[in-house]
Amino acid sequence: MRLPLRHRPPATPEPLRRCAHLEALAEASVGLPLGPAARHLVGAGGRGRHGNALQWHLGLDCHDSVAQPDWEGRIEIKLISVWQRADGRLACDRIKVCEASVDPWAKLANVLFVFADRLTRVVLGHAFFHLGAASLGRLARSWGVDPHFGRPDLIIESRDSAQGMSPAYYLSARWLVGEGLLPEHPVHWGYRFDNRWWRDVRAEFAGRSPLVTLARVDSGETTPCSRCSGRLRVDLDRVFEQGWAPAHHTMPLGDRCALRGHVVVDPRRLPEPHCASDEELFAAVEGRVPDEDLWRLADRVPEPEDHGH
DNA sequence: ACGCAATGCAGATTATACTA
DNA sequence: TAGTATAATCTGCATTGCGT
Repeated sequence: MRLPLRHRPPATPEPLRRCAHLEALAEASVGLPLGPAARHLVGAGGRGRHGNALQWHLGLDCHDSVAQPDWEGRIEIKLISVWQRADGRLACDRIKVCEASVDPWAKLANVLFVFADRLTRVVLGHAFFHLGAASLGRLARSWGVDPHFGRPDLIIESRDSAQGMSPAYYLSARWLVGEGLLPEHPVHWGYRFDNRWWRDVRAEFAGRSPLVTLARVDSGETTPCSRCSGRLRVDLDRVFEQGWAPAHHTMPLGDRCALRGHVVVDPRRLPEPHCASDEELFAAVEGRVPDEDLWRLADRVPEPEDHGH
C-alpha cells in the first residue's frame, strides 16, 4: 500500500557535485557486462546483484542501504534495467530510492544512473543527474498530492507482512522518462523483453534464467554453441529482425548448457565496449568467463590527478 | 478486438537467528 | 560447526487498463 511521504522537499536545491574520476568510470562502463561479477561476487544478493556488481566494477564495496550517497558520500549510483519497446525506444521499471526512514531528497540530489540491458545485462549508457531548482520543483509536487490518485513520481510503498511494514521510497518509471534520463528516440542497442516467455522458461528450468548465445551465422536452422560442442536450433530470421529468439539446444549437451533455457541474440545490438575487447564482452554475455578471468572496470580506468570537486 | 504499456503485487533469494 | 527455520529484501512479472 502507498503512504504519504515522510520527508518534506528542501526549499533550495543541494549544490551540484561532480567527480572526474566517476565520470571517467561511467564513460568507460559502456559495454560492460555485469553478469560474471554478479555471479561470482560473494555477498551479491539475488535481487540487487547486478547493482552490486556495478558498484564492485566502480571500485566500491557492496554496502547497501546506507543513508550517505554511494560515491564519496556525494553522488548516488543507481542501476536501471532497460529494454526496448516495440518502436525501439527504451523503457524501464520504477526504482527503489531508499528506505522510508532515509531522506530521499538528499539521496537524489546528485545521481549517476547507469542503464543496463535487461536480457544481456550489458551496460548501454549512463546519465548524471542533479536535482536542481527546476527538477526539484517538479518532483516536489509529489509532496502533498494523494498517494494514489495524484500520480506522484516519488512515492512511499510498504508491503504488509506478519511482522509489520517495510516501507521504502520509489521513483516512478514515468519520472525517469520525463526528466530526459532515457533517450526519447529509438536506439540501436539493447533488446526487447518478453516477460511471458521469460517466466515460462524459468518455470520450466527450476527458476534458472535462460542462457544467452550470440548468433554466429546469418542463415540456416542452427548456430553453434560457444560453451560446448552442441548447436542451437533457432529461427535466425527472427533473431535478426526482432533482436533475439528462443532456441533449443541440440545434442551433444555440455554441463553448462543442460537443464537451461536458451536464447540466441543478434550480436550487432550489443554496444561497442569502451574498456573491453569484443571477445571479452561476448564471453561474458554467453556466461563462459571462469572466475580467474574475471576483471574489474576500476582496474582499467586510471584515476585522474584532479577529481574536479 | 487486440496489442502494448502502466501499475502494483508478491516470488525468489539471501541474510540472520536459532538449534543440535 | 553444520544444518535448519525465519526474516528481510527489491525487482520481475502478472494484471489492469488504455489506445488504436
